[in-house]
Amino acid sequence: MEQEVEDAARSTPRRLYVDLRDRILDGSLAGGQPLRQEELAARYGVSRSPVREALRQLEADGLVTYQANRGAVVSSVSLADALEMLEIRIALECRALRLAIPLMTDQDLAGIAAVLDAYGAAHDVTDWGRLNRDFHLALYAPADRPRLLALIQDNFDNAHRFARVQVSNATGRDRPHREHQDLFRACREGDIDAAVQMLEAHIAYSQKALAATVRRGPAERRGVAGAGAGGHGN
Amino acid sequence: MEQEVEDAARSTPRRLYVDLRDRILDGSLAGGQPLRQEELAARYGVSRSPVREALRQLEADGLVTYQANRGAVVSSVSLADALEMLEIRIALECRALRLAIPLMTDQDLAGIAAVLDAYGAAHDVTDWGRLNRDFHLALYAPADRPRLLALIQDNFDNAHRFARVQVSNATGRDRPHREHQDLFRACREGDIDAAVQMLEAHIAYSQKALAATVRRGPAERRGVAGAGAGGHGN
DNA sequence: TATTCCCATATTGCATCCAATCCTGGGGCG
DNA sequence: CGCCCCAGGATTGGATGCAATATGGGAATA
Repeated sequence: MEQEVEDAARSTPRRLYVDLRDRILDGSLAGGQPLRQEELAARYGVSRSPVREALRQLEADGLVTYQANRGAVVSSVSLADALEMLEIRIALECRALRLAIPLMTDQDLAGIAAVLDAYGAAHDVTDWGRLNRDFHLALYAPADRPRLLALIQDNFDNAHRFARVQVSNATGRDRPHREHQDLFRACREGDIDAAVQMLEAHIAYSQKALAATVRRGPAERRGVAGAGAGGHGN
Repeated sequence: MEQEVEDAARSTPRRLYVDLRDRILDGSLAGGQPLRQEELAARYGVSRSPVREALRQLEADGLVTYQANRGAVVSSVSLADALEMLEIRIALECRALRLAIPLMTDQDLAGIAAVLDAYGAAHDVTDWGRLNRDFHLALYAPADRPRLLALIQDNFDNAHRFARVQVSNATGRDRPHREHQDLFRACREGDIDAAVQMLEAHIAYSQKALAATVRRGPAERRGVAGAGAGGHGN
């Protein structure tokens, strides 16, 4: 999970795992879609054995659901799941930010500011998504807690499987940009409590926006993460 | 992860996965120990294919580390890892508690009280560990956030791979018991902020106790989780 | 005696193969 | 006309076999 570039070249199951995971997270593979072993094996030019190992890893990540004798299906993300993952974002990221702020160097702050500027200059909605991710991860990186950061990253990507497009459309770019700038200022001034407060409100707002968006027009969401009508995913 | 009883019977890889995971978490399989595919296959009376799938799942959980062409070894947990997992406990469990308290019914409170009483009556150190786990999980269960609770459970078990014996020995039973009782009272009275504060202090104390114990006598810890001297685990 | 090279062995990685289970469609029966 | 059943294909689950890589120990050499 940490060193994808090297790992991708390492073993076949790893390569398949990384590729499939990315395709699930970016929505290329929608929730509910069955993953046929033979088909994947053919696509990657390997046999079914490494495919099965990759699928098991995806299952452990909760990105794929196994049904007995019926193979693997891309797991669906319900609205409740997405809201809960944002809840988890609050838990993990607020703590990480609290740990990070006292350790931020000038270099760290400059890096964060650069991401912020790029965000302000970006026009494409996919750039917003990427830069939003970069901004948040850059905030927490100074904490130097590899496990916590890995958890944050996994949960962030998973949360945004469902929420990316909707939230971006619902809230636009300006409000998060303002909030990011405020957050950055609080970090720079070392005001931990204020920064954590802002971050919580920032994520909580996207929870509300997501709930509101889905309630208004839930049709779209099925396309993104498959949104299981009944059971909530994995 | 949720329904182990049914899952254990379901598929062979699942059965192996659950069993191996339990053996790693309870320390039967120490960190650094290589897991030979052939040997595991023989032990469980199956071929290497399902063994490999189970190992891949354990790898995704971070309980096992793969080395290219050298197979899987039980991942080691350094002191820094253990402290970080306690940090993650603070993040996840404080949030879960905050969500749970407003939703606690009289029945929930009665259940928590029962665990607390059992803790007070227990004499064995392994009972303390189990009841400590039960107490904490019972606190968060009313939040009714399945993903959050699953994360908490996984992280809790992983954290205690390293810390269980040491912390129990270092802090004894009385102090955590008192803290649990205080925490319970705050929950019953609906004092969210106080309860969360206490929980954070409770876990932070075990961080300090763990660090102190290891610094005093680090010899023992190698036996529990294998404690990699150099690189920190997965 | 220390060191390096090399080969035998152990082990993994992956492909292939067979058995078991699931799904689909068509014919038989009520 | 509708329902049930079952046969054939599709798909998964697991075992086996073979090639590739790592490991360990002994012989040859400096």
